Amino acid sequence: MRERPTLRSVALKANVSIATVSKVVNGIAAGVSEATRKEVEAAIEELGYRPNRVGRSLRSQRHQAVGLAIVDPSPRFLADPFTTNLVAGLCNQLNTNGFGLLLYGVMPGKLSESSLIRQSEVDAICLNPSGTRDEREAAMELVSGLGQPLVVFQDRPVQNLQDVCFVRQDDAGGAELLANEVMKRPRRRAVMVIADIPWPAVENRVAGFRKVFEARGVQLDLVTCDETDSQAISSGIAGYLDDHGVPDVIVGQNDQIAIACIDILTARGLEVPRDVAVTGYNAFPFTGLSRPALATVRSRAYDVGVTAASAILERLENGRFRQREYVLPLELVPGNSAP
Amino acid sequence: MRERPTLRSVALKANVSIATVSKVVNGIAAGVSEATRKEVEAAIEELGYRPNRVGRSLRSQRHQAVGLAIVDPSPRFLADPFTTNLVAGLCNQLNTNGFGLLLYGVMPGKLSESSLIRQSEVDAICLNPSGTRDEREAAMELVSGLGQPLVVFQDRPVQNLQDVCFVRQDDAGGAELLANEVMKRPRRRAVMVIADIPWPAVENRVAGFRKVFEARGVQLDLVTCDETDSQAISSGIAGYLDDHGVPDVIVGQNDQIAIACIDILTARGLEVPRDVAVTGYNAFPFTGLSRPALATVRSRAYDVGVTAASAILERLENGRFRQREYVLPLELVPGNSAP
DNA sequence: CTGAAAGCGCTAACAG
DNA sequence: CTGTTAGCGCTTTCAG
Repeated sequence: MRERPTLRSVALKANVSIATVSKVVNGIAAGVSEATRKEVEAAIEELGYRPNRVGRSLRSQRHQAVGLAIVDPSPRFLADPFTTNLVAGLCNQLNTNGFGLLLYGVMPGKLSESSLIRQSEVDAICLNPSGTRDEREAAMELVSGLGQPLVVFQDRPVQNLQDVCFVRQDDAGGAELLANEVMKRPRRRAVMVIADIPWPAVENRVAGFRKVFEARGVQLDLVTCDETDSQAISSGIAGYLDDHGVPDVIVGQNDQIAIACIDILTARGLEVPRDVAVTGYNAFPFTGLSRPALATVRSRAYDVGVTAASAILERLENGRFRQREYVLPLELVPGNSAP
Repeated sequence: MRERPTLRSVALKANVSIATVSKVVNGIAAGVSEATRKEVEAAIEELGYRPNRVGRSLRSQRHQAVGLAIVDPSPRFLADPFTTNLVAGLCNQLNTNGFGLLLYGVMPGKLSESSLIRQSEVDAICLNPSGTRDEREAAMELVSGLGQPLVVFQDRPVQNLQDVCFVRQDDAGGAELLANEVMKRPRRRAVMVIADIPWPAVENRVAGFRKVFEARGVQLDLVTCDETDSQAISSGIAGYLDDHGVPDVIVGQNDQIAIACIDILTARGLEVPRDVAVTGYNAFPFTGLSRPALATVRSRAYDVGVTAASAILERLENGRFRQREYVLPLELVPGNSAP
């Protein structure tokens, strides 16, 4: 294996100084004659020179990379399709603009030990927080204290932080859309089935449902369950049905949970939506699987990622975030599961 | 915002040389008295010093980071649950050992333009290739030519490459398990529904099915379709049914496709598995949704990621990969959709 | 138009 | 036990 060529080896080969090579590499037109440029380019080609990003970073203090910390109690932190699509959007938009994405999955409370935090080698950090609002704010403050631009996903803005941008889809608005859909028929009692981990987006959905249901005099109960497998969801909802009887509406925190709910209702001889209306949340391109088709909202996770990347790129360019907050509107996906 | 402290500022504060601080930071016991160590640690604490990874990298030529290139024609390259779980396993195992994961989604043929390739800042590269075998081999050679340790996912080994490790689940073996399950009843004709993008893992599955079916005198047809949405899958399989009639068995390239197949069969008044047996592939923790429950194999995607990370860590430690190939065995998930 | 040189933050060899 | 120093590869200023 030959040594990797450096500016110096190229300079040697082309009989010029490394400063000249640097100019050519960086496409700096001023101060290089066409003739030398050609020669240098030939040497670069011949040696197969590729610039060393580390040397460049050390000098320029820019790393062409963005860090993403996903705070999640599950080691399979990427299992959730929302996260998955967000990462894809972020990564694509970054890659397209010559930036890399440094991915970290971190357990709640372990953020300060993560090497993303302990050693900086990125131009900006993205944070996908989970936990209670207090825990999330603590995480935001920790990362913000690093003095790097920060993008926070899915959470509501915090006042006292500098150089931070909040990007999320309009989860409360999406919930209102679904609630209004459901309310096309008269209802008395609704149940929302949520995971036992507090997620900011879910808080917003609860708020959206509550707003509409309360205004229409509909009682809203919350049922919490472990969402890691459909078994746990089933027993969670089954417990509620046994204790409180059958409600008019079941809204799932997401599509997976809603499908599990439809399953157990069907198993008990109930018909959706005749006996119970069911709605999901966060439809993704590949989710036309349930019967009856789920009434849900189309997730903007991918766009959230793209928006964040664009905001970061722009921030790096101009020294500040243009907007402090981006809220992407959601769209109803009508289905046969409601109303 | 205060300047970020460096070795120098800590040294100044503690009235020692930067060499001494460096030793303390790196936990080098030899040559530092307990007293100075304490003083230095106090200075580090007070200044909030964190080592700069870039300076360290430049000097030590190690980056504590691994690159992952996912070659996929879809911009939503992370949509596939296999990829998702693989990334999670890889990322967790790497993070746990102080390594970062630099993620790149790249379009087929664009690999050489990717900045992961063009600028090295990682200690090893992982490649998740797609396309024809030729295209995949070209990609492997390209990356291998960088002179960095390389891990290739899901593909069969290539002979002439140095410092490469191949990690995959036993897709052919998994297909044989399913085929044998299906063959518990007599069959004449089977159809495999596959995506129009060639994936190495799918080639292996086809080979596994073919082996068993051929040995038992069962004809195996292939139907190709766009797998990006269930609509396209439905029309693909519908076309086959119209042209060739109903086969005894339909095997899907993955669970999503199999579920779409069950849908369309049911819609046509056919009963699974009475009229047609259906099998899937790559069950993930959250895939108990179809009725009848799908006969499939449990994917080892997460373990593939973990295995790769461990292999890389070991390679970086010892200078060479211990094994050239890791093939993780698959396990049947029996279901009611077959036999 | 071209080159010499300083220095980004760090490690490690070597000198004291 | 501690400090001095020479770079790692690069960008950029300043002189020629």
